[in-house]
Amino acid sequence: MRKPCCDHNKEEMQRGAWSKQEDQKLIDYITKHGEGCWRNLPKAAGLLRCGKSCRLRWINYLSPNLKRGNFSEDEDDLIIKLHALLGNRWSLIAGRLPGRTDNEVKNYWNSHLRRKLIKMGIDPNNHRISHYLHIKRLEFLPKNSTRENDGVISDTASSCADGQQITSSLPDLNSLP
DNA sequence: AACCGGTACAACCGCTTGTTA
DNA sequence: CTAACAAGCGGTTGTACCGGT
Repeated sequence: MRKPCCDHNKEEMQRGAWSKQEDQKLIDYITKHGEGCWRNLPKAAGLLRCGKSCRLRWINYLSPNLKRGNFSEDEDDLIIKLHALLGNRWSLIAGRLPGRTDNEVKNYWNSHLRRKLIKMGIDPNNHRISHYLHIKRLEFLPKNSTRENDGVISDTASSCADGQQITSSLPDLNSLP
């Protein structure tokens, strides 16, 4: 059995929301010494947090490289495409979105994009047209129309919502921005 | 005004992976 | 080779906030 990464039994270990003072201590320390050795960082920075917690706070909230604010339509599209290709590999997806973190992308997916796809009749888990809509579309579309291969959505999801431009091939990952 | 359900997001937890001795 | 460790990742939870009743 492995040791826990940090000693949560220590009653002085701080948990929950970060205070402004804690944030400042973390920023000051990393500005001075840079990232790395998260395990020792809390002690060195004078924080009563575990290293994991410090890392998460820095990466997801305090890092100066973060682009805060709403996701653009382009980012929405890109996330949907990348999710179709990579699945729940949030860090990989976030790696292709400058200024966005895995946690941010994951939260955005779960609270916005999943719903958006469901509304459009697309199963967010496999990017296929939901059963009911799938049947409806098969009834509706001409037999020889170029459309989905096994229902997998590959191109921009918005176009799929209109029942148009459903293509059979997945986008080339290398061609993405 | 009070309650309730839904949403958004920060943070935690447990597991996996990569590295080193 | 393998055990131990640090870091990273993804799932999940907790909670503040908001709009509707």
